[in-house]
Amino acid sequence: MSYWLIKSEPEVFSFADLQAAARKTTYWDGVRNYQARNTLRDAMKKGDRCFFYHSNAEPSGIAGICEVVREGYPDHTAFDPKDPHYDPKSTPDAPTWYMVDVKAVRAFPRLISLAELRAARALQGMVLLQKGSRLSVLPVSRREWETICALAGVAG
DNA sequence: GCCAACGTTGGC
DNA sequence: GCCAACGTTGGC
Repeated sequence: MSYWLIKSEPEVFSFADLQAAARKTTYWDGVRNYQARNTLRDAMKKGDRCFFYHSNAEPSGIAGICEVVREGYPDHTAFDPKDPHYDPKSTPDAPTWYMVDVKAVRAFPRLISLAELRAARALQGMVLLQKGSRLSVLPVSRREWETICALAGVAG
């Protein structure tokens, strides 16, 4: 099993929104970055676990855990001219952008803030914390996963 | 709201 | 293929 971190602005879609969704599941649409696309299309597998990160929030941080329940498939919002993430270069025959489905597993008892992540010695190498890192879908090592679950007081 | 950092676009 | 201009992300 692999571990990931996915970002969302909570004012747009929060972890609570995922928990409230039908079957606690949603499709993770709107990623328009090639590196993140490759992760969604090729690397994320059913059963993989993801931290759900609130970006542009007060405070930003990890709100909970979700699980990949459907592997990469074309992001249909790219085909819709009325969608804010519309991309005319992507077509159903030759899709540019991909998404996965994720399901909420559990909320953290408290949000683990970005400041708390930065303060943890074991997390210095996290992709999330590297200067200039803006990826919205990024890998988390097993050690980082377990460190953060311990901070949150939940089982890994 | 500011702005640093980054990715993409397009002229040449 | 270079690189300036532009748009976006996201912390602060």
